[in-house]
Formats: sequence, structure tokens, C-alpha cells
Amino acid sequence: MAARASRPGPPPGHDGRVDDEYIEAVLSLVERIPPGRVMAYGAVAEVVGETVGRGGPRLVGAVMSSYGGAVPWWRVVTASGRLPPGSEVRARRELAAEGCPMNADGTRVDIRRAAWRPDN
DNA sequence: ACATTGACTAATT
DNA sequence: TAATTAGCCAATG
Repeated sequence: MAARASRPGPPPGHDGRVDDEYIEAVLSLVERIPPGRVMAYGAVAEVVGETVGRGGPRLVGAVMSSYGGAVPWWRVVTASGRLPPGSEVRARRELAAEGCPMNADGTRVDIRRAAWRPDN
């Protein structure tokens, strides 16, 4: 097989499963977020980016939207503490039950106090 | 290959 | 404090 040289295929070491790997990385990180704490989409993107690459808050959002059903997705919020659009009520209830620091209104997370960062 | 969309963010008004 | 705008980057059609 010497006819592969004309197509710019995936880099060596990858079978083309990069997307799944990124998804796995995001989901496993989200699962490590302790109850009552949260991470911003951008923060998740940063941490995952150090290991896998492929950063971008929006990509994390897309992953959560499609594949986040199996993990505590409500612990991932926007950088300003706003809850995931479309699931605000559900998220609010879950967070309240965990004792997550919230804004007085209860509509937003006090990200300053609740932000969590993986230690090890 | 081009245009549109999106669970984002930071700056501006 | 809230609403708008612009930048961003990959997925999708």
C-alpha cells in the first residue's frame, strides 16, 4: 500500500477517534467536580486542553449538550455564573440541593465562591 | 468548500 | 445591572 501519500490523513498515533477522546476527557472531568462546586465552560476547556488539546468553551458546551446527560452537567456553568440555557430550572434545583453558593435571586451561581479547580 | 449555528467570553454601551 | 457587539472555534448542513 503505497498509495496513501496523497491524502493528508490524521496525524500518526490517531485512528480518527479524536472527537470521542475529547468527549471522554470532558465528561470525566465534569464527573470529578465535587457537589456544591462548579466549573465554567472555559475552565473545563482549559483543563482538558492541557491534556488533549482541542480547546474552546463552545466546544465544551456542544459536548455537554449532546453527551452530558450521564454526568452532573448542572455543575458546569457560564463564566458569569449563569446556568445552562434550556435547563436553568433543573440546574437551579440540583445546585440548591447541593448547597451551592448562589446569587440572592437563586438564578445565578456565585462563581467566585463556587469555582472549583482540579488539584491533582 | 462555503455559510450557518451554538449549553461561550470579554468588552462596550 | 442588564442588554448588545464582536471575537472565537469547531460541528453541521
